[in-house]
Amino acid sequence: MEPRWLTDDEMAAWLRLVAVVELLPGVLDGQLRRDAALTHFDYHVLAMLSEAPHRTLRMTELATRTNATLPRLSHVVRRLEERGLVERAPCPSDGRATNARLTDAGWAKVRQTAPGHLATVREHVFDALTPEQVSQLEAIAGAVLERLDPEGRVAVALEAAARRRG
Amino acid sequence: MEPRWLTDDEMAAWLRLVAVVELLPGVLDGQLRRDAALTHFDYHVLAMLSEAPHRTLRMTELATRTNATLPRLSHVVRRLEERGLVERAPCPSDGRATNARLTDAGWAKVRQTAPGHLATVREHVFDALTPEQVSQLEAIAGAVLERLDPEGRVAVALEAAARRRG
DNA sequence: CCGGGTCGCTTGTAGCTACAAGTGTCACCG
DNA sequence: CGGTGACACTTGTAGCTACAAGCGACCCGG
Repeated sequence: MEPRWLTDDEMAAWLRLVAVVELLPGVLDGQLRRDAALTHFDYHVLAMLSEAPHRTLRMTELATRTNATLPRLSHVVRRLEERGLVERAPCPSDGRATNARLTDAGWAKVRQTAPGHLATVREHVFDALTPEQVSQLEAIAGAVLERLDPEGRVAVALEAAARRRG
Repeated sequence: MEPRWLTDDEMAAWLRLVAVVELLPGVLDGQLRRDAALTHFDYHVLAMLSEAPHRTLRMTELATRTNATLPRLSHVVRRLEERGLVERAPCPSDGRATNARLTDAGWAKVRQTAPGHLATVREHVFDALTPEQVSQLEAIAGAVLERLDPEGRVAVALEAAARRRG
């Protein structure tokens, strides 16, 4: 069976997108590992907790906000807990659930780390784009995201977060 | 030091971009692993070889075309060689270099695998975008790529590939 | 109140990647 | 020529992720 091939425009866009998807995590990881001994995913976990009420979230909710599977999150949170950046406690209202909470040390870590991370994001992404391209990117990434995440778990979490910001 | 924070538009775009970067590799890997027992990176390696003259490339060139480090490529090519999909031979003109060549079995594998992979790419990316968004994506990804890859190795390789297609 | 089914999470293992170090080759310079 | 440095890989190891299995806790029908 012969597939419907990609047009030249699509192929050009695809090769560049693949390159970005391949290289961007390495750049983010590299800066954070050098400056804070954190993975980008570690940082994402700490950042989501830092924005939550009481700096606390259930594992499942934290997993959707970080686009992670539950096993992966469980391992990462265990390592962060061993470093004293996060605490885990059984949820009082549901014996199955676990609440993850950012400790004071974790909060300090986020505050220390954020400037350098933001600078990296600006340098490698937003400084390269016009304001118009930023809104195009939001639309494009949003559209793709709906296909990648059919149940819309991530999308829903993003909407909720946006509403909280007002 | 207080950083220049992201605007709401930038934050919205950033969260969606991060989600795509996090989820897209998993979707691509999943389909290819199920249907062909290949990583997306494996497939990328085979695909680049399949488009090269004599289906042969030097390891270094192959590494830049797949956005990989040389150690990573070396491990992957060794595994592909063990499966009979690729051959390695010392380069006659440069004793240091190694040429990787796609075997007939590897060529067959690519031809078998391409349709399903293309369908996945269409389904999760291009079917979600308008033609206008495709060209916007090319521009955006290209601009970001220049920042991620300062020496322009990838960019140069892409240009060369485009010229070969005419 | 009890049995099956789901949910929420953790644990164990296999596989891939990053980083650091090592090997052999080339190119240049005196 | 001999030496120095750069180049093109390869190999070994530590660390992270995916997948599969397992364990309580909850819920609901009978």
